[in-house]
Amino acid sequence: MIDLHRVRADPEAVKAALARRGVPGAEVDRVVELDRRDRELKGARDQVRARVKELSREVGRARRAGEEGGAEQAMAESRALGDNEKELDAQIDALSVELRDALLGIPNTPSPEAPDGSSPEDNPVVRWWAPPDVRIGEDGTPDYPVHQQVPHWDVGTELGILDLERGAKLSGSMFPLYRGTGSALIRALTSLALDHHTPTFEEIRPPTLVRTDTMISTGHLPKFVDDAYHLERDDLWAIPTAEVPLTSLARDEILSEAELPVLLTAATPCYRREAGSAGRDTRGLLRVHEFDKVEILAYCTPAQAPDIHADLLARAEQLLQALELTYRVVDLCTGDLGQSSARTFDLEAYAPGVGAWLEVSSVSWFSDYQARRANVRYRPAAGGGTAFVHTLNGSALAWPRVWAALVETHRREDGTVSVPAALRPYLGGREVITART
RNA sequence: GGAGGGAUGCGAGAGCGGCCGAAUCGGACGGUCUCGAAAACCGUUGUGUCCUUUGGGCACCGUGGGUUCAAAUCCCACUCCCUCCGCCA
Repeated sequence: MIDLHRVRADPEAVKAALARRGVPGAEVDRVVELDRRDRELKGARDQVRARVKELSREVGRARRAGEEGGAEQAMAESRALGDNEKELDAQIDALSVELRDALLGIPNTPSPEAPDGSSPEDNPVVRWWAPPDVRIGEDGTPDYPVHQQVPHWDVGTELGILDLERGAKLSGSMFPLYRGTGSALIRALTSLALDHHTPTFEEIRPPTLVRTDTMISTGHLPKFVDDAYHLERDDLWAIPTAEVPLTSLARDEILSEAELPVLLTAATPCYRREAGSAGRDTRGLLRVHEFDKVEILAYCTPAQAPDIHADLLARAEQLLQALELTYRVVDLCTGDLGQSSARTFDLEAYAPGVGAWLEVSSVSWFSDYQARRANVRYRPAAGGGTAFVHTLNGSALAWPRVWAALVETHRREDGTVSVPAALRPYLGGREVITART
């Protein structure tokens, strides 16, 4: 949620910042106007309440003094004010809802460094990385030999480590079932990532079914209702990302500056209905309803945020490098930025089998936008009242697409898949994945 | 699933419907004393919001409603926590 004081103080600056992401200035004007009326009404209501309280105290005083007449008079006057107050309250309630909705509809202002643009095509690639033996061509496409240009659904089926048909039988399409070493691979990737992040980041195993409140405080509801799985009987939601429980961890709390930054990591399953993206890039593991992901997240001061953003990005990159995957870093332009984000870098791993760059991580800085909504504050050491923390998070990493890129990239001419050295300790020393393993 | 108890400030914990944004103790911070420390003593110590801001108003005692001139206090509903029984990975 955007800072109302900031909108009030300098609406033109907010409009200019939001114009970069295509938000019409009229929405800001509407908030300014609603806020003006809201304050006006509340001022009037507070004056009435002050008078009622004054009269009530007078009733008590008069009673104690035995002045029944005075008490009766004060009570009568106060009663008369009651209707007035109720009327004002009703107006304020309606207006507050309108104001809050208008405010929630306004996205975060982009960081000045975020590149301008209106669609994903405008996202600049800030860098490429490839293992030493991989060449990236003139057009930005990595050059892989033919035996690596086999899609992971074929590699997986040949080796018996991926069984999409059985997954679909159990739960429908886009619910993958891994088997044998394919299954162990997910577990190995999770262990590799958690070992990389801990103990710098505290490992959390949060609940993956959460209350409506929790989903609302991170902004996943009501906007993305259709994308979330809901268990009606218990009114619980399956988390679409560990960002939801981790961001809510400090909800309504006031942290001391000394304990910042708070660095957290969690490996959880994630559930997404993917309504609206049906049929698009859904082959194999490209888009699935249930997947495992390791998330890294931070609460910090505004001053700490830039370094932490860089660190989160570096951590995701280090994992891709350890897995010897070719990837590129994309700086999301203002038009492609998520609603809450001020700056986001996407990491895209190259999958030679499907011949595409797959988004495997998204590392975002939310400034105080999320913290305001979730009400996570800190007490600055310098004093002067509480302030909202900055939140940042990133996937490091989401496994299905990594799994896909991995088995395609490391496929050998004989159809088996070699295991990157970094992963071997987590697979019992195994160096190669062969059929029936 | 059944029965009972509870929710108040940083913590513990009091609070006949009015003088309660809240006693008391503890913690933390500042000061006095001291060579220094401890002890003792004194003081400060919630959040948010609005205004015509050396000041003033309003809201918040788990959440939401209600009663009343007036609610932490009374009534209703809900949530969470604890204890016991049942069931159970």
